[in-house]
Amino acid sequence: MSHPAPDDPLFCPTETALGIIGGKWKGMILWCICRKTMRFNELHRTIPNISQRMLTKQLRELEAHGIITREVFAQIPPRVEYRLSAHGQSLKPILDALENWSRSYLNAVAEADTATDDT
Amino acid sequence: MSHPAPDDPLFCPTETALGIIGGKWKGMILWCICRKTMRFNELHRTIPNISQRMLTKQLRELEAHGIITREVFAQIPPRVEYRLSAHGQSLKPILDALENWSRSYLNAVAEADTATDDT
DNA sequence: CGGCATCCTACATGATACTG
DNA sequence: CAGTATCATGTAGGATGCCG
Repeated sequence: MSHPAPDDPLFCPTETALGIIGGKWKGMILWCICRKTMRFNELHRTIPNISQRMLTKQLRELEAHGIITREVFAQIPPRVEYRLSAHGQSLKPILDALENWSRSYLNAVAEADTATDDT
Repeated sequence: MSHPAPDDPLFCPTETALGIIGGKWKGMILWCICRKTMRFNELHRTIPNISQRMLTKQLRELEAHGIITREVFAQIPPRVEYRLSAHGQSLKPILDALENWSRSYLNAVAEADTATDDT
């Protein structure tokens, strides 16, 4: 296996989590999926600027980390649904916290901008 | 200004936070700084594989986002101290949550590895 | 000590075309 | 519909050298 060693004095657990949820599109994908089960094209439409390639890649990474599950329905046309796994559910509080923090951060920045806006 | 528009229907606040703390070394840097004020070389020594260039760059980004403060002492030899800003302090609960989540995640993975270890 | 400027490479990402 | 394969490219990041 190739997981970090928790007994390493320099081991930083924060890195582990950020490595899993910190990909370029992961925040957006999780933000979608943690609200409702979604199909591939549904995600593709909801996240306009993502390429099929990147969407696939990031979904596979999240799946490999056990954060989301991928359910394939053997039918024509094909249907694949993505949802948060049990372990992924444990991320929800963190995702919510990130969202709340961002909002207050953006508010603070907006106020700072207004304060220095000397037009 | 160039901040995201919170009124955009596709605006995802999670991205904002991850964009700020999600850099390659940011987790590690914040993990260090949120514990104690640190000097540049102290960080450089604590995070062995980071280059000076990257450390500087990431510190400047965190500073630009108002997460950390940079205090320069005009003396020979120079002395520069980095610490969490007031706004950065509000990140601590999130950093702690990320850390706790990582630990339980790694535990779960370790157990899964043991369970499938058929040697 | 705490940087910055330059150069260079590797990987992440994007665009496009094709498929079961 | 939900991908894969291939090619092109931008940028993040590393190595090195110089400076106040």
